[in-house]
Order: sequence, then C-alpha cells, then structure tokens
Amino acid sequence: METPRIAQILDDMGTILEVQGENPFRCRAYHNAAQALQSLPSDLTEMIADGSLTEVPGIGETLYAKIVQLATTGRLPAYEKLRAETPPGLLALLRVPGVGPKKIKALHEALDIQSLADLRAAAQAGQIAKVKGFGAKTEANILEGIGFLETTGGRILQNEALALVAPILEFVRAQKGVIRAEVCGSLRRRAETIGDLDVLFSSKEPGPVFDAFVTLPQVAKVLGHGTTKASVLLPGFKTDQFVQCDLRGVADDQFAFALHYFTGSKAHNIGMRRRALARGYSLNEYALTGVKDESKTLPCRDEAELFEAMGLEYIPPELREDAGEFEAAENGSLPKLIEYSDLTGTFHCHSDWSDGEATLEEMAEGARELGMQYLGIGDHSRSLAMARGLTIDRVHDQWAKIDALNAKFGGQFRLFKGTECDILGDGSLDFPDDVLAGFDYVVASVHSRFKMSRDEMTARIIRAISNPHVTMLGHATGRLLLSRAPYEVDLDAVIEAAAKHRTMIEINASPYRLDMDSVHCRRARKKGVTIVINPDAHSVAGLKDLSYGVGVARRAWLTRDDVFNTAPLAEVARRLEILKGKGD
DNA sequence: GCCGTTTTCGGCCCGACTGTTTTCAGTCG
Repeated sequence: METPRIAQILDDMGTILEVQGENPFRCRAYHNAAQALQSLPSDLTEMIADGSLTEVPGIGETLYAKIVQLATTGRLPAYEKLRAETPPGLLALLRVPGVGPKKIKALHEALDIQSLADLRAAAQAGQIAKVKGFGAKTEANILEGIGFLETTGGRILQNEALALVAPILEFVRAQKGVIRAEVCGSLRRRAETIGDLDVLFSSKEPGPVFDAFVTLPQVAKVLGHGTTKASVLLPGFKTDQFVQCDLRGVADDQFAFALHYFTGSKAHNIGMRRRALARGYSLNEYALTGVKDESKTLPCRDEAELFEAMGLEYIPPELREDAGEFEAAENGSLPKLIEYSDLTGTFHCHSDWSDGEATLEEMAEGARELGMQYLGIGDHSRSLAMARGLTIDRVHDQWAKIDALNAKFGGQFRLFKGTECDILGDGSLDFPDDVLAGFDYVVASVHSRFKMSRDEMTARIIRAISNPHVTMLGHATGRLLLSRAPYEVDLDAVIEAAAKHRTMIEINASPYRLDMDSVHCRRARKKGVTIVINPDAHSVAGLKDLSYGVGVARRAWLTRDDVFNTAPLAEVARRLEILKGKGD
C-alpha cells in the first residue's frame, strides 16, 4: 500500500478513536504518526528494509508494526474493526465548524445521527437544542456551519490567498498606531494550498483597528469581533465561495512570540513549546515565562531572538513542519535556503508559437525586465494539436527566429531553444532523436492518457527520461491543485531513474501545479538529482510564478547549489552543452 | 500510543472564545 494512503488510515484511526472518546493522547499518537509518514526522508519500503523507520520520532513499537502490516499486506484488522464500529458518514461531521469529536459522540448517542444529512434534519427539526449540553445557539450554529461547508470549497491556492490578503495587510499597516504587521499562517510557510488568511499587527491600542477591519467594504460577514482578534469572511474567486480572514493584535513586545505562534505549523509550535519546557520556560503567543518563577521572562524583539533563546539557529517559516528542523537548527546544519534573487533565468516557457499569449520578443523582454540572463522557450510538440504543438517544420522556423533574436541581444541575454516534448503513451517522445538533438534543452511531459496503471505510467516516464536527449522532466505528476488528482506514478522509482540518467526534475512553479512537491524534491536532492525551477509561463506575467516555485524549493530544504537555474548564463550554457551528449 | 538532561511511569502545548453553564467543557488555531 502507498504511503499517503497509510498516513490517511492512521489519521482516520486517530479520529475514530477521538469520536469513541479514547484517551486524547493515544488519539494524537495516531495523528502524529500520520504526519510523520507524510514527510519521510525516503521511500517507506526502503526505510522499512534498512530499519530507519524505527528511528522516526512519533513512530513507536505499536504503530511501527501497524505501518509495516499496511505496507506489506495492505490490510490492518485493527482499522477494519474501528471502521465496522463507526457509521461511514460520521467522520464527515467533523468538517462542520464548531462540531468536534465530543459533540459527534453525544449526538450519535442521543439522536442516532450518522451523517451530515441526519445532522441537518435534526437541527431543522429542533431536536439538537434538546440534547443535554446543547442549546438553541449551538443548533443554529450547526445549521450555519453546514451551509458554510457547502459554499466554501475549503482551501484556496496561494495566488488567490495573496491577492485577497495583500490589500488587508496594506490597510492594517496604514492604521493609526500600528507598529508592525505581517501575514502569518500557512501562507507565510508557503504551503501548497491555504485554508484561511492570518494577519498579525502590533499596537498600543489595537481596538480601533479591529473596528475598522470588520467594516471594510469587501467583508461579507463578521464571524467574531473582540479586543484581541477579529474574524471575517471575504468573497473568494469562485462564486459563492468565502475565505476566512483572522486579524490579531498584540503589544509590540509580544509581536515576535505572536508572529512565531500564528505562523505555525501546529506541529512545529508543539515542538517549540516542548523545547521551552525542557529549558524551564513556558512559551505562549505572548511571552517566554519561567515555569518555576513567573516573574522571570525572556524578552525577544524578533523571531531570531526567540530561536536563539531556545538554543536554535533561525528556522525559516518554510521549514517549520516538525520535519527535522529542530535537530538541524540545534547542531547548526540548517541549509542556507535558495532565494528568489538566486535565480538567473528559467526554462519551460510558452510563446504564441503554441498556446502562449506573448511573442518570443515579448517573453524575452519580460524576462530581461525581471533581471534574468536567459529564458528557455519550451513550446508544445506536434502531438498536442489542441495547444498548437509545433510541427518539425515550425520547430526549424522557430530556431531561425531565436537565432536572429539572440544575434540582436549580442550576448547580453539568450533565448534557449527548447521544447516541452510530449511523452507518448509508450514512453517514446513526440519528436525523433535527430530533431531532439537540435534543441538546447528538452523538457519531457505527460499530457495524455492519465488513467494508466501505476506500473505502466512509471515505466512510461522512466523510458522517456532515460532518453539522453531529455534534459528535464516536466510536471512530474500532472496534478492540478484542488481540481485534478495526480496520475498514478511511483515517484521514488522516477527519482532513481532521473539520478541514474542525469535528468533534472522540474519544480513546476505554476500555483495551480507546484509539481513535483517539496517532499519528493527533498528526496530527489538526497539521491543527487538536480532540480530546476520553471514557471510553465503562458504569458509575460506568468514568469513571476517562479516565486511559488522558490517556495516549494525552500520547503524542500534546497540551497542555491541544488537548483540548476541559479548559475550564470555562461555556466548554464556550458552545462546544457555537456548534458546534450550525456550517455549512460 | 509515545517517550526520557525529573527516563520505564506518568506525563503529554497553550490560550481565546463560545455556549451552556453557575464553574466548565468543547472547539479552534
């Protein structure tokens, strides 16, 4: 069984145990183990084989045995037993805001509620208010919560989150008395998708800022409005979709603690607090306070001082997932993460020769304005007729055009001739080798037949990236975040093959893709695979999506040296020349 | 169920807010 599925099963087991009223720490152990599985440093099967799985924090003797059983047999009697004891619709109730395991248990026992439909019917019939511990207000909130579930798609993409939060941040910073303000939460950690928006500010008098915030014209509904925080719903990009935005205000000497706290992740915060306790301090969102002597506090002006007080190097937000950052920060082995300014150019960009909006000249000009030294054009290949994929004749025409443009640039900037060449169903490529040999680089991507079996798809991609003319693999799983699932593929096998054949793997930086993801990029680097960050731009504006790719690279612990497109133009050109002749 | 610089038992992160309650449980982040 695949790792993500195993993680999901452990997570569900934890949840079912919660609903059954089990010891909360036992439930948490299941959730913790599920989280640990999601960011494993290597392939699970490999880690079972070499014994390293036993060393993963949060996986003890019992859960280790369960994981091995799931991985090898695909079954777990303990899970099947829990499932049999729980109505299948019960866990869905947890998604209703304000409804947790205890309320579910109570409602299930009192009213035999087994599903969202049951819950709605009971609330509409006024049954819920009669249950002990519930009242009219709770009943109304449950009905509203179900409605909320139906109008929010849940999470949103980073580009949408940024567009929504930017004016809020600007507004808060402009308020009288505001000293500092930052976006925190998952957006600051650059998570793939965002649940809600968190903004923090410091001020001597936060109250009026909340008053002004809840009356902003874009606010659709005020969820809460107190003296330390306010929550509102903002209209999302999709019709009838709403996104929660929380604003919090603290005194300026609390700002560092609050910023760290509200940035998360939850697992990282728990790790920090545990660490604080071990050093005799209690950490909350306001201060570091002595456990024995509450008058003893450690003031911190910024997060760097907070980490220092904990005996740690500064941990960048992208690494705060409790995935090894504490150990690394303690022994001084945190990587110096890549930054946007390290990028010298990029590949895999489309022009109006295929399905892009801009001409070659416009794309080149756009890249130069962003300070890039080169741009790799990568229009679609002939099979992708829908996207005006280039025929071999048009490829030759485009090469002539690029040669002419490069002559004009006079060595100050260069367009690389490339193609986003389709990987055909059998793993062969959409252009013959003699044509491929004429490109400066080739990115190979799957655009068809997504429904293959995992074995077939894996073999298909491995065959393609084994072709010595292929420089890099494009969007490795084909996923579209929040809208299309990845195709079935064994990424660890693909990574092995990429390492063997010296084929790079792309971080497709489009906020709709972010593919490969950070967990696998981290593994790929460990295996010696070079990563390249490409925007898959279909317009000049699309070039700026590179920043999302840098976010993925940072979450993958990558440094400047791990990423191909950080070298100067001459070096990039030289390395592409060498790779063109790569043999096996 | 996990784990150990109070180490094999007895802890396990912390505070705000809400609603149902006269002192607190549940949920959320």
